[in-house]
Amino acid sequence: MKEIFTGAVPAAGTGSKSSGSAPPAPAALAAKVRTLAPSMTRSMQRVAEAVAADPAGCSALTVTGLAELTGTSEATVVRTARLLGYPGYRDLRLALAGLAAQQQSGRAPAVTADIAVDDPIADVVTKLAYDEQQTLADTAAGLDTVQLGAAVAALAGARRVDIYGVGASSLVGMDLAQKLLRIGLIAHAHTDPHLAVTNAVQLRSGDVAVAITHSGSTGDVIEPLRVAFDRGATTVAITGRPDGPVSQYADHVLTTSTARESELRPAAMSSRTSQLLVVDCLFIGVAQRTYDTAAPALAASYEALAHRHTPRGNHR
Amino acid sequence: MKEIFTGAVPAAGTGSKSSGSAPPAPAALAAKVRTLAPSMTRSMQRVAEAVAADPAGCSALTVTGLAELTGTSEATVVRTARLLGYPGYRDLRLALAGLAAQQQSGRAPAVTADIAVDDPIADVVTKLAYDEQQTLADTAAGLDTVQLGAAVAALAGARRVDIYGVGASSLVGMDLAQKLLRIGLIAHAHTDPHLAVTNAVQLRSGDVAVAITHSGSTGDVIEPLRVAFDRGATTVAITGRPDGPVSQYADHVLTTSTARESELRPAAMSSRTSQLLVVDCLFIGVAQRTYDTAAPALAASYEALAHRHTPRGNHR
DNA sequence: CACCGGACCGAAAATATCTTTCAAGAGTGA
DNA sequence: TCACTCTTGAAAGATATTTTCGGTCCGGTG
Repeated sequence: MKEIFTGAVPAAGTGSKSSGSAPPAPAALAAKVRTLAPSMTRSMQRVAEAVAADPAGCSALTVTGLAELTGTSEATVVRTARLLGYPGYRDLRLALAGLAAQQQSGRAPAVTADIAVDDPIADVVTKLAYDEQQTLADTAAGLDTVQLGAAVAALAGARRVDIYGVGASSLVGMDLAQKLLRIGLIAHAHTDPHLAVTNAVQLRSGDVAVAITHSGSTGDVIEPLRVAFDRGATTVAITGRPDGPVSQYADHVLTTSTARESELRPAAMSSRTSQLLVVDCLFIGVAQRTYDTAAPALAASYEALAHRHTPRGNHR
Repeated sequence: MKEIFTGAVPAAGTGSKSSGSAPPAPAALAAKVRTLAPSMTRSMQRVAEAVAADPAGCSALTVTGLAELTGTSEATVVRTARLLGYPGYRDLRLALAGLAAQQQSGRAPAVTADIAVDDPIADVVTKLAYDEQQTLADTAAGLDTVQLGAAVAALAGARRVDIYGVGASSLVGMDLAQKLLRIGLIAHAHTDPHLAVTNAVQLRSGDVAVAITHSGSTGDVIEPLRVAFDRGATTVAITGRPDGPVSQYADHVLTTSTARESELRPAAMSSRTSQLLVVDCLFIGVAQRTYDTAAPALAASYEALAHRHTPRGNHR
């Protein structure tokens, strides 16, 4: 931690660098809480919830105070702080103070009402759009750019890319495959678990396997990834549960945000939004790295598609 | 009864700020330093100066660290903190962190630049997330809720739903089909233009056909929609070009936003985001209308999926 | 010129706070 | 039901902060 502050640093992005492992989070704390909440124990969730609900209030409390407030122990508070990416409670508290100050000076972000059965359609649109925006922000804030960079590097140099995803995630997998194909990579999205395993056996070093699972514990997706991993391929996991079983066989883990779900808004919806953002980032990253071949390929595919539009008898 | 004015007084007690002369400073710390500087001793001035010059850096230091940095002692640092109006160094440090966060957030909200080939990966994430958020906002703002409501009503009462989409839009179509199936509707997404037309012939009044095309002029999608339209089915178009040919055969047109595209960010990316939001709105709308059957169906599908996950991992 | 008094300062003790360890308890799967 | 792992809080152990206390440096004074 010998960060030198030269005073006039020209705004590095939105300030948030890769969180997750190395540096503590700046202000994307609420996002981190939401993302990590599922992998927390009950007591830790209570602490995280209190912290997310009232950063200002909590920043005024000592470890003991917060422990009492949440009805837990100091140890649990410290554990939670660690999980959130800080070295200890002291640093969490500091971040909390920062967050509180930001909120104070900033605006009121609260529109967090759930969608109800009797909401008029206009409200549904508003809330849904807001939720998805929130999901995007959370995902971007929680994405580990180091892992992302590594995954991009692997993909860019891959001889062949296999993608596994079932259920809602299968669409995301297909999206990724489509995109990669467009810039000249050899990519294939598998939705059939058996065929996926069958194909995974063919992989070897220099190939890349990508598993997409929100829960992080979808057996049908883990199995082919494990095979690919064993075969020496570089493996990537896109999951909302970085602590889940899938990570066991993943060289690089990309975390998607886990938004709260409600009865009418299944988790699948926000997980898809989150996953797609990650996929887009991968795509752009690879396109950057292989620009010389990607750019012409993109242009060519655009050109080819033009013929499919409007020339038919249909007027206009 | 105008004599007594008991009500308005904000009961004493709770609001006590203690702190002899000044409550803790919010953000006007630099000013406070300058004001109080003359009344400080040399050592204290050094501390105050360091604090004012680099709040962020100092907030990362312990009392000992700051003492060393300024070439003074812990006691002096504490004394300075007191003079600045805080109970002790701990609180000064907290305020410092808040100040730093404020300064940080104050700068560079603009992310309007396009993604460039040499952008670092962290910037890509930020820009992409921002762009997609923008797309969502645009879509939500531009969506005609009347049309949406009509489309929802049609879907909710449909005997059968056929969905047409090719290319990137095919994934959106599949997403919609998946969702509708989950709540008990009979929906099918067609990606093969020939089969789509073949099936469209079967449609009749009471059925719904949905065409998804960003350009609004994709022949392969328009053709089946036209057939469905002629057969008397209710037709819905999800398109970025409401003035395009596809609208001719659509009873209800849902407009997606047309974001600017750049070389590295094909239009397909934002159109997909936009389309998915519309699809989600449709889904929620239908789920609301058919709540009695949709809710149990959603719960049941969730239940059924739980078995596909490996039992490992911690419980919630 | 030596002495005195007061303000200023820092080393170290005293205290508060944070962190780690460890064993008991709760929940789970066989 | 039993064995097992994961979770949890109490208390010991480490750090950080605050207080105490004595030394030093002036400026004034006899």
